[in-house]
Amino acid sequence: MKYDTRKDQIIQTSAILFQKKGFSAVTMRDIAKAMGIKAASLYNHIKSKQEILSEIIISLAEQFTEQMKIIKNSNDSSIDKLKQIVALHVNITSKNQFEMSSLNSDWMHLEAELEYYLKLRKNYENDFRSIIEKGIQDNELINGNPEVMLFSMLSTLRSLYIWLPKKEDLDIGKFTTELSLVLINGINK
Amino acid sequence: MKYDTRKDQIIQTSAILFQKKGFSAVTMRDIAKAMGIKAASLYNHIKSKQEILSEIIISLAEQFTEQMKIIKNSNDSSIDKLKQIVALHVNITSKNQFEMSSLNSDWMHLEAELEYYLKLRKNYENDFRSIIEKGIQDNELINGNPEVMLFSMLSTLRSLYIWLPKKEDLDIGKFTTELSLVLINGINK
DNA sequence: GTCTATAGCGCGATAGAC
DNA sequence: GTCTATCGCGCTATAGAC
Repeated sequence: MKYDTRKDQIIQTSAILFQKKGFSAVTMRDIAKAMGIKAASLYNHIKSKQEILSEIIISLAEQFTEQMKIIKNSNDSSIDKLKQIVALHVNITSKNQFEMSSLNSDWMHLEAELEYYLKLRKNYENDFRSIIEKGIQDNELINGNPEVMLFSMLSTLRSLYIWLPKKEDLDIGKFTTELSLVLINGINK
Repeated sequence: MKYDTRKDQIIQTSAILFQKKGFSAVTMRDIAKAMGIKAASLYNHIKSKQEILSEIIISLAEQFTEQMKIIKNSNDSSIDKLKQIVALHVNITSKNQFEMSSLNSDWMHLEAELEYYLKLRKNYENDFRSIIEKGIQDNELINGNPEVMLFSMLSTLRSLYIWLPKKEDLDIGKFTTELSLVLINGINK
């Protein structure tokens, strides 16, 4: 069996469909059809369409939060911490390609967990910003606008799910190094 | 009057709602309510919900295509061309904040114009890639992976619509310069 | 050009047989 | 655990009065 549980299969199948059309445009009948069963049968394993979305998003958001905490509390240089953040995004994205689309594009359709998600995201961005600001203070980074630096890095990292799947047989380690180089040192000779 | 035509008002009102919840989750009743009329009245000005989406997306995609053509055909250095692409994105995004969300997130809901949109996007990316490759050849850019460079820059530029609105009283010119600096020269001291 | 009314359909979810 | 049948509702879009 490819999946641990039927619920697991529902979530992973849904994630694939959500990436293609977005949460709102995917129906329970679509999900069921992709699994070869009827829509009513889904409700023996999940209690609502909302629950599927929550499971996808909250699980990922918590993984990012947890790993960021470790990076933040290490004694590495700011540059090294930024490289670890790049690696974190590449790793989670390569293992959760479809789910990352919901995290980025469907979070506004959360209901009960919306506030919790927004809190996790805010904390993540604040930690990221602190690392950049410390890097500027310590003269590791240029004395530029930290908001622009944060925006630029985070936008690229959040878009990874769109690009990673296009590179078949990708060497994850090599890609991480190349991306860190471009994001940190730029492209100018 | 704030809008040239009623149709114009429908399109701009829709764009605001589409950014908040996505095309599929916005109903004709939502759009009408935001304008203070009934849903049925919308159909005197547009022929379908689809038409609203097409008007938003195709118009923007054609603006990018047209401007890229001018940049591509100029005699400037590759670095200067890249700076002009950054300025192009900042300019169009600052003038079409809400519409940019549909261009980035709702294009898959296009029907008749989907192929045309995909063609325009493909051409745009190819032109962008060519400028980067020429920059590497001419020794203006580092001898890195052009796909990674393209991915990094384009991801950031495509996400501008999320970040620009957060900066009230933004000096567009200054922001463009700062962003070009970060994207081209990196953040490393 | 906007309205009321409604056609026709698809949605999420439930009931209950097997 | 899956099925058939169906409820109640909201959707896009149209008809036709004013």
